[in-house]
Amino acid sequence: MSVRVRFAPSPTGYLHIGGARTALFNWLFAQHHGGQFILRIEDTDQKRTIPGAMDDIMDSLRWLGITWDEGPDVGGDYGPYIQSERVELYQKWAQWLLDNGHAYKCFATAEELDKMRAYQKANNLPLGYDRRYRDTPADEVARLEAEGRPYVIRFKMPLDGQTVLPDVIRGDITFDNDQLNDLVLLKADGFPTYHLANVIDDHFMKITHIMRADEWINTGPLHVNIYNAFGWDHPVYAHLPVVLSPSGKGKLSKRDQAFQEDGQQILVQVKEFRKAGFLNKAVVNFLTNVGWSFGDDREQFTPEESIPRFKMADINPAPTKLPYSKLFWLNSQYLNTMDETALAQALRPYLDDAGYEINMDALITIVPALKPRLKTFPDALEFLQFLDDDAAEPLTIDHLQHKKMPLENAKPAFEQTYELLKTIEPFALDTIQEKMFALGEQSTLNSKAGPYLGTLRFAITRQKVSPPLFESIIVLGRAHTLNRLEQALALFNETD
RNA sequence: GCCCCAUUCGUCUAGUGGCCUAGGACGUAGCCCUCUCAAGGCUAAAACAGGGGUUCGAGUCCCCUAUGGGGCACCA
Repeated sequence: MSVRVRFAPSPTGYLHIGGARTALFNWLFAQHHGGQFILRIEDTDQKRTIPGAMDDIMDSLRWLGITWDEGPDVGGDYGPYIQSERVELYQKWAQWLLDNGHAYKCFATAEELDKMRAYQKANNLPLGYDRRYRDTPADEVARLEAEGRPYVIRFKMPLDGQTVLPDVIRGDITFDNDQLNDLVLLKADGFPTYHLANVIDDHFMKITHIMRADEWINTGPLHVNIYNAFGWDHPVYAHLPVVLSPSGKGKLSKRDQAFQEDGQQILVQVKEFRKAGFLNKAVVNFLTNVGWSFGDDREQFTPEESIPRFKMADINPAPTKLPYSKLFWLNSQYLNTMDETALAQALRPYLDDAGYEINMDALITIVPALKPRLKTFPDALEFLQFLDDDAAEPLTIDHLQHKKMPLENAKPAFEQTYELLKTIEPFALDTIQEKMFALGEQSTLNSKAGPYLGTLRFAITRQKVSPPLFESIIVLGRAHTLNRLEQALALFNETD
């Protein structure tokens, strides 16, 4: 039998990084076995569904390269793949459970249940539905129904014994049935809860393995019992460790929008990672390393490389914080493998937004210098700040000399450099570099170009931190470079 | 309160009873390189939560405690 897995998000928010990890692991597992990966939308909570969430989920998955074989947009043999379009099916099977004594109608109102819970809390009693309608006689049920009282359908959990939830990652998990309660299967509005819809869909969609977040462990016994009631085999379960918030306590929530101690922003939604300038393959690599490891002490790899190695049982069961600093590192590694043109094109939109006008040739010239300095695309902006005259740091005579290039050497060096850059043809990286190095070696006491290049770099870029001198000159252009040099020459003259 | 899950350097992890003097990576620090900042190279500090067992031998198995997390919804 071929492996079939699913990712089943509810469209109550945009795709979350934790959800993406779950999707990714399912996808890797499916690829490993040459099976199918199904996308199913669980929109049974009408109130919480957000317009646009489903599109965002699909866009984000596609961006990550997680493709599905069956789903709402591509169809498949077991559709529809949106639960709100399958309501009749759930109702039919809820009725079957009712008819076969595995479920019952509960007429308790929301207020009534709130009161019950408040009482339980106040008296330190076990929390949860007290089964007040489980044994209501049939004629009484009929009477309440005839009155038009709204009701839900609840599952009749076994009252004693144990239920075992086998989990590939953690081994068998055993629950005492007297700890479990009768959860709702079908809500008063006729929509199913997760528990019912999930079991029915997984069964009819022939899902073989379920990999889901570990917050589902506690409802696992319910699901096992529902499968038993139907007389169906349940899929193989694997509960993935939760993703914790890096700063505070608790799990990383969709709303987490803070900064962690070191000042790095906590990105949560996939689209935020995208917008912040991360490469999809870096994000995928990063996520694959959280809760699973490649082995052989390797951190960097592609899905093609991890798929043959990906085994469900190797997943680490411990909860985890996302190591964001590794994402920055990985991103810079991947950035470094991009060719000049591709990187220049990727940078373009960020530069346009910031109002930097740089022609493509100049940009391609400086890209190799930028490359090792970037962790993400937007980092380029701070290295190109030298283009902006308003950002120029104040220039003093001290900036123009060096102990290996005192004033009497510096002044002629600057003057010659000015003449050189004014007349050099072509105004290109290699020619400028060659001439300036030669000039630099003649101008210093130690015959090394270093001191000369350093002082010029500051005089021309007017930034303590900038890209290397020659690339900066090219991007700045001849006129602008000469203009900056004139300011330096003026300082020399004032000092005379 | 009850139930369930987890616990190796700051963080992500390797480790499935002897190969562990606990390995790698990020981050941090230092050095080298160097026109600044990076990148790159080298080096360093840094962990088996605690206590009991089992065993010739325990990071690895069992129990207890502690801590963290999850659940106890007509949310998923």
